[in-house]
Amino acid sequence: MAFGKGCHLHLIDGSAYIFRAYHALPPLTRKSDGLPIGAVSGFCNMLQRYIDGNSGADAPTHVAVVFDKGSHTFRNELFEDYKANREAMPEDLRPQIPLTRRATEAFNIACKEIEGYEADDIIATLACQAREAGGRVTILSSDKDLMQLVGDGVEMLDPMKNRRIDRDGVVEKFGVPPERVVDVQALAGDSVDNVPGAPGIGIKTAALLINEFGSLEELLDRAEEIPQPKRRETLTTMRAQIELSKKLVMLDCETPLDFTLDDLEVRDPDPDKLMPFLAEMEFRTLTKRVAEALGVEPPAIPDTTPEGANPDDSTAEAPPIRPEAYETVRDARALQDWIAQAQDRGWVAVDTETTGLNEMTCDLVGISLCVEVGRACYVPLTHRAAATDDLFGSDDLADGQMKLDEALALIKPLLEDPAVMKIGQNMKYDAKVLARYGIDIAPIDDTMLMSYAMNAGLHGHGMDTLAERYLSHTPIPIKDLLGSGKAQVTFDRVPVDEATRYAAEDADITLRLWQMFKPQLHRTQVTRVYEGLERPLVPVLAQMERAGIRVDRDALSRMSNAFSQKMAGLEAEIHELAGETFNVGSPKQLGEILFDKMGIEGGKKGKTGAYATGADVLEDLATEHELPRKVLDWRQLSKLKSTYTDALQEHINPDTHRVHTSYSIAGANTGRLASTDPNLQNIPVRTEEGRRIREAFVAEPGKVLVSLDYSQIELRILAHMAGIDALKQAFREGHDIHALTASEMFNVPLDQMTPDVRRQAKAINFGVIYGISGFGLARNLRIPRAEAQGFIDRYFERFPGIKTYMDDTVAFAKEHGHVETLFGRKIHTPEIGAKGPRAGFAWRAAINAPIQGTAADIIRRAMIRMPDAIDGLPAKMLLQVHDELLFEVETGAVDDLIGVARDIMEGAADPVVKLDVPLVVDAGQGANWAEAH
DNA sequence: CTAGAGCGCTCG
DNA sequence: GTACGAGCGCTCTAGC
Repeated sequence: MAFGKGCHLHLIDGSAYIFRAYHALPPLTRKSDGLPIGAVSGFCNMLQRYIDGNSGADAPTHVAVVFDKGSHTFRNELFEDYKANREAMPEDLRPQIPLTRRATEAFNIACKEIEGYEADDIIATLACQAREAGGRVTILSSDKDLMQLVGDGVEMLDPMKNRRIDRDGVVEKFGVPPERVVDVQALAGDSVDNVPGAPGIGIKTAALLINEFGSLEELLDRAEEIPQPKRRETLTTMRAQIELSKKLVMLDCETPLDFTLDDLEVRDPDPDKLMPFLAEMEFRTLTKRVAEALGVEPPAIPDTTPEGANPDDSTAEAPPIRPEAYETVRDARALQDWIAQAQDRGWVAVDTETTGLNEMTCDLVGISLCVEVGRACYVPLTHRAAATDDLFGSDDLADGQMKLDEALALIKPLLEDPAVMKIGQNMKYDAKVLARYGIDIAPIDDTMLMSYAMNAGLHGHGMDTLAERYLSHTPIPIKDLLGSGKAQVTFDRVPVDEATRYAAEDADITLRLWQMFKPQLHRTQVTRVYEGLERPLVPVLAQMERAGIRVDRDALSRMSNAFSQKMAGLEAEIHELAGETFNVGSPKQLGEILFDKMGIEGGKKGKTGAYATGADVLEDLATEHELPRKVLDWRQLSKLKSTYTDALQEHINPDTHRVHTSYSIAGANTGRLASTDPNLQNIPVRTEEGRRIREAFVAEPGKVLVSLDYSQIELRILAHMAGIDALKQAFREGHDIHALTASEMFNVPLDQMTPDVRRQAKAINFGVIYGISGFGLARNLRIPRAEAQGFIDRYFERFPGIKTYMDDTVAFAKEHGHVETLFGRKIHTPEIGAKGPRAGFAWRAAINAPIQGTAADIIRRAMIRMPDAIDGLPAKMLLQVHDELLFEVETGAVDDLIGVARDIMEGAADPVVKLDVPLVVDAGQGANWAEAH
């Protein structure tokens, strides 16, 4: 049948299907020879389901599966960096690509690709042709780039969510009709495809502008009319870039095709082609199912594995997420039933709901459980009754909830059952809350940490990000339940029905992510990192955070007052010098005073048009003028007061009288921890004034604080990793490494070393760890750039292994898309192929990451072993500051603690990595942190 | 009033 | 246009 009126064309985005299948499935291999076939299996299942689901009245008359071909397209001619951010195709996916083409042919569906064109362009061209011929088109894809084609008989169908997208759907997504989608995309850009767009303008703003002006061209022509100065400037100065972006996002409806619509007519599957292919792939279940559907005898597939226990192509698609289907558990019988199911299976996803984000002060409101994808429940415990009048909520508990004690008594054995894996997202939070209710949750798995182990550096690991990315699902936003700002309520004020949908959905999503991630851990070879460096840290950190550290509130308060007085004095002097009053805390106002009013030369404006007034700038000006020095002094006091003496007091827990930080395990890309609420990893130490803050961190009476820190750990790791014999030997012999470097570089004998020469060498040593550049070193040492470059050249000459290490590391990152620590932690470097200034950033980050990351791994290992090691001692581990561990210990046990903890720390690399340099740990003790450090 | 960007400063 | 990795308080702006 020739294509024309009454015909219905289906266009399937094959490349998207493949990636979807690959990421959704465990790394299946063909039993007979180990060929990876996970993606092919998923792809075939999708095709089979597609055929099954499209036999009714609205069946297509024509269909094609369309693929990308070649990585270089006409868009790269327009813009070299188009899609430059894309990660390389995984090794085990590459061989599956041609197999998916064969699969499509085997199903007797037209399979189309054109060298140098993206699937989207072929789809666009076919859709245009079909529309002109008077037919209807359905595009099966969830790619938003294709939305520009919608309208006039062209629809999209998101096969994952089974959702149709018509004109209205496009307006909902982009805020503009399909024909204006390219305009919005041109402005908003696309970080995934590396389309630049207009900086600072997202989809929302873009849609606003386009709707106001009618079209992109009109907008650019009349950009002067935009009231917001920043936007106006962006649109005027970035015009070329925006126009280029439009060319990049606009799909090409003129792709030269070597076939016609008529060639795409739907054909029945040919058993003689299809059955042999499925059998060759060794898809047992699918072969049987297809044979049944076609009414033929399934071919025999030899079973080459004796156990036959591995799943083959059992790739049942997960049921959709349906929050209305979750159950609210209101009595013991129902709860016992869920507990029994969890025990039968041996695992359960758990999530706790509380009245706040602070695990030390919030109250438990409810618990959700999920035992099977799509089947989850919520156990409300302390929800409040609905408000009785307009103003106040009731403090009474709502009806229809189990008693807290009763529910906890039932659920505690499950959460502590060593035979049942408890699965959560950010389990440290739940573990800390539950610990306050006497429940020691174990064993655990954590989807956030799985994601972090596999994909650090690639994307975020919060649940919303993961659900979006791996399940194509947007979870119910918490704001929908709690509101925001002043009107925000706590979770116990949320009606139980709503709470059930939200809370149980979280558990359901967590379970889905876990099932997806578990096999991927092996595939990406980070199981040892996850099981050895991430997961075991959860209970250790939970314990440290719950312990907290005592802080002397009165001391902070006194300091705060003293700082206030000094600041007031300085402020008056500053205003006097300036000849007017202004806000000293405003860099903008300060810049105008210095460079406009007072007319000081050399003011440099940054990208926002404001003068730079950072400490380095003011430091330079201070030699000529009086005011900058006073501002510097004022800023130091301001910082100490606001961030430390004042904010810290707010963090003292009223019950424990201690400060409890929270460590994020998946915060820093390199494997370092990050401390928040408050950050106790940046308490001042470098200046005398600042150290007084540290004096306020004290031990309980009868106890002392003990600090142990690694000496020069990153330089030692660099010496080992880069294999620098001279440095390794110096560390083995306990020499002053900076002095030795200086001696080597400047030919100064060690006994004639001056502090200044040593200081320069020290800066170079640090620079190397950070991925040195002439510019950076010059700025740090305040010397001319050429001189700094001379130092670097000499350094590389003297230690050629360093240069080799740096080059090799960058090359590794370019080849693999990530770098690794000595313990196998992967840190992804998606920007490594970037061009322009971003390249420098990416290179330096790649050079630094293995060093910083290995140091982070080492102290993690020490921390994980520490609780058992100090078990018999009256000591607690309180804080970690990257290379330092702080303990609180009874006075009589200090020496024992130092002995034990030092052994653990110095031996923390063993036995996995044999370092060529010793790890050395320095120890100190005192009544407060300043003394101990 | 609130959210977010940018600046500046603290630490390892 | 630049040293690597973090968090947080303040000011300022845009938008509800």
